[in-house]
Amino acid sequence: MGKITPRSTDYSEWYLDVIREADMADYAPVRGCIVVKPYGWTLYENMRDLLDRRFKDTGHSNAAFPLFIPMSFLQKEAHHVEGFSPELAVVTVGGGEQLEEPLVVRPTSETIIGYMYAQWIKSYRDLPVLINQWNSVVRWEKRTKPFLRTMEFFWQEGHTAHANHEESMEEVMRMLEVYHEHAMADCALPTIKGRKSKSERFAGADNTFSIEGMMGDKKALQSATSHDLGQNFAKAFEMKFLDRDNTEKFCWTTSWGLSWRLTGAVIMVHGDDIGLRLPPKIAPIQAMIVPIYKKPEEKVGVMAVADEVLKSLKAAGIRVKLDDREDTPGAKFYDCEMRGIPVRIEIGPRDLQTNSVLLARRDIPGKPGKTIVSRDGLADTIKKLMDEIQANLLAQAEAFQKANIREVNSYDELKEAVETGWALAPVIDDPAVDAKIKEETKATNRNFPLDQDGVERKCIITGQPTRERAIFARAY
RNA sequence: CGGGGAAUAGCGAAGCCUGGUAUCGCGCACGGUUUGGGACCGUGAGGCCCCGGGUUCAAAUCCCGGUUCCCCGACCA
Repeated sequence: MGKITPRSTDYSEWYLDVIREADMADYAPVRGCIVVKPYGWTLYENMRDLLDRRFKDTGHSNAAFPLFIPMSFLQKEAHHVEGFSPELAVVTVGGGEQLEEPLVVRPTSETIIGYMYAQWIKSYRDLPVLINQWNSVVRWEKRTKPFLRTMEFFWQEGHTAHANHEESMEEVMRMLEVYHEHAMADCALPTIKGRKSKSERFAGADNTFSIEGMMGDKKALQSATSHDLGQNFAKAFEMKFLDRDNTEKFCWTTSWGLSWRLTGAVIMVHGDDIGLRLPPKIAPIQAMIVPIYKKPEEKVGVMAVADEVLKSLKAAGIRVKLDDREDTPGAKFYDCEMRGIPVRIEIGPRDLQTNSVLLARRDIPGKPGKTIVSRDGLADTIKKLMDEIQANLLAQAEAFQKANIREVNSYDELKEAVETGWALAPVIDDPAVDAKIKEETKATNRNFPLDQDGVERKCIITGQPTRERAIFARAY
């Protein structure tokens, strides 16, 4: 077990150290690709399962579309091909022969799904189509970082088709809310819902919405997006239906995605100098039992109780493990902490006498986080404690985010604010404004939060009146 | 893709300038003593020194080319 770089010394080094030491992921022998190890994958799976549940609860079904997409499909939507061309991986040879038409490895699946939907949809009765797929996509990224930006990444992409714009917009906002709820309630990550500016829109969308999170170094991370695709892809792929009034109309479509980037956010937002800190709802191991004994005869008694506790907690639905390795307790404590296990259960000879165990919570280091509790009703005690930890991690992240967003009313104030955090600034939605600020401050327009006070202010760049403010921050 | 740094055992590093038996700490295996916050002693295993070429009697070390990683920038739902 090695040491990790303190967050304050070098945040980026710290992040990479934690990923290595907590056994989350490893580098693959391919540029920009990672191998997600079992511990990291289980975390991703837990997040995925909770989000998938939310998709099902809002009426969606999963399906699977191909990895390869004919090159010509990408070219059917002008903005889409323009946006994605520079980062496509293209297959030109198959089975030893030159392909007549190159195949691209999907960077996202709007096109091939649009093609299929066009064949499936005939009538307004076929709508809405509400399909999601869990898969991986490839984008030839120039600069990569584990989980945050990798050449191949795992995500989900939802694709829906509707009879009119009201319904498709409802879907766009519904899924934005689903992402926000998932980030907050499952992952303890506070995010800000908002509309992307014109210059930050998805290639091919009329409107893009995102949730933006603040990482531990105060940089922003676009954590999920939901797109109003208007009729752009419907027109490109002839996605038409016969409406009630017996006229043929183009569908209105949406797409929305969230990737394993959010796993990176969990690491970056909650982790500390000791290692990971995982919210109980998504932690691969929620509680670890560490047995403590001196003499062999003590070991027998302690292990018997530890096994009993293990079984009863498992039966109560807690993801619990027993660390029965022949190491000293101290080493096991550090291991639990590095891996971010929310609750540690210490059982030693002392506890046997009193029918108790010692609980140590990961979110409060050292003595203050330790309590001795009765073995009676232990599962309920731990569940309650996990709820507290979950809430505490969210509260800490929310406080941090709030403390580092500054409301500004001039360009000078913005310049200063983005040096140390986020700025909330009145601006008009103009690519030239975004570009100027980005060039001069390295901060980008993250989004126009949905939650606005409606007060009229002056755009800090153009001086024009505006009732909207946008978040500017340096971003991943 | 431009600029900078790096690659030596699973991890972290020394050695490279000045070519000559690959070294240290952690980890790992075995034995013993230990065990309520990273135990100790002993024994041992583990190396295409990133890859390919060149110079040389001899290359981890010098030269050329490439790959990957990290940082900064450009780019990036």
